[in-house]
Amino acid sequence: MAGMTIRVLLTDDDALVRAGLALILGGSSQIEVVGEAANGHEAVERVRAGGIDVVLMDIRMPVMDGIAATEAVLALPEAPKVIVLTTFDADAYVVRALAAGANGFLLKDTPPADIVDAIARVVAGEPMLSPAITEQLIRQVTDAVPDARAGQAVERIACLTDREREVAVAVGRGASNAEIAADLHMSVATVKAHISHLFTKLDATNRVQVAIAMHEAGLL
Amino acid sequence: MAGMTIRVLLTDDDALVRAGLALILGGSSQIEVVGEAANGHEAVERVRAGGIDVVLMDIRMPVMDGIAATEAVLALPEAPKVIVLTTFDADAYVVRALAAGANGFLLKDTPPADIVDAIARVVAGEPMLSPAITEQLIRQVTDAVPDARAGQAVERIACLTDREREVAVAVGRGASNAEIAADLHMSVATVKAHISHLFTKLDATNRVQVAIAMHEAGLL
DNA sequence: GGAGTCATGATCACAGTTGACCGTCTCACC
DNA sequence: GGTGAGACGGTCAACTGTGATCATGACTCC
Repeated sequence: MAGMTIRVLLTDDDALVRAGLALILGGSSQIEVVGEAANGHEAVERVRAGGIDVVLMDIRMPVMDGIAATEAVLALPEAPKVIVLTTFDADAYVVRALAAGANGFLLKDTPPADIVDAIARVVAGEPMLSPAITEQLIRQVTDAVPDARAGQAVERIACLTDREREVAVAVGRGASNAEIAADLHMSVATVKAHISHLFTKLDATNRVQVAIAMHEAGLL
Repeated sequence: MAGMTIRVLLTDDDALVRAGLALILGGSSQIEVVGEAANGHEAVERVRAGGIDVVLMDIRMPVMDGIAATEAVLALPEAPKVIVLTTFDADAYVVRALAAGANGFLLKDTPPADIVDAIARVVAGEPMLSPAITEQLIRQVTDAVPDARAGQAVERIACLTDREREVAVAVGRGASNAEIAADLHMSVATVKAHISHLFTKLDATNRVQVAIAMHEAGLL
């Protein structure tokens, strides 16, 4: 995949918007617009045909809206990445789009260079949100109540060594010692030693309590 | 403000980290490191003295941690922007830092170029998060509303017998078989049998996974 | 009397304990 | 500036005890 061109599908009911995007993306040598769709249904069909890496998806469209189309597209085999690109930054849209699995959410006033950058980052597996969207998410998260317990759990986890923390995360996932050893390329004996240290540091008597501590701290 | 150099204060209890950051930021012509602080208290004093546009803030520090320092710094007149820069991406830290008003939250493994970019964007009034942090926020927001995983977990837990559920809850608390036997007035052998049933019913291979399922279902 | 729940002991696998070794870093101290 | 003690992180093997599986029996309730 490295160095290959990124094949993009434009989905928007407005032909002018599609043309504008095609123009913007045409300026990048790594990106190639290989298709256009005027609604969600067309987009799903085009993705099913294969050869799409990223879908730029409008939300408000006739026939099938962008949220439903995002879900449908991501359910396909060899699902591409989806970036929702819209003028509407309503809270409900953002949450629903992200819940549908969208890898990015950009507003249409995003500078051309940033759109190109976003496509590259999303292909690399990073999420990409417009600053205004990020602000929204932050507001939503911070409005929720702060958790005192979580704070304490984090305090204790902060004093773990790197290796111990890696093991702790694996324990929190429910992995066995053998699985952890394989994942982290160490012997089962070493895993056990780390876990013993975790018990004293996290004030636990068995691995379940370690797992609970990790969950409370949100390291998962 | 446009075109002027951005005056940065580095705050970290580790002198090596400060030196590394100074080196990274020294490569940018728009950025000038005008001060360093080894803890939150020093940082607040330095900001109070004036002439700081952006504070890079570690979280874990002696005397005054980064969260408290962020709040204090932002409460000052002519408050600078604050970017929290840490190795710990625990949910609780992120939420608390953002609730304290941090304008950015970066992990220390962020590429140098991105750190420089983040500083510029934050000065421009945009929030800036590491991709991993953005993912966390997205997860938190999308989990909060409908949570499909929890739904599935509840489905499976619904088909447990009363006794099995009692045992499962105890396992979720991190209790040993002996403790469960004592609590529920049954023999250790019986506890083990119930737990074996839990494994098949909850599709788990060990007790930690049972504990996770109970947590996801919210039975704790 | 068959379906379902609860209970049990014997057997085997795995989790957890202990003590040890090696490399790295720090800090005197000469 | 070399060197040696001490602390720490990471690794490991062998021992012990708890956890997990299996086969089985007693009880209740249509």
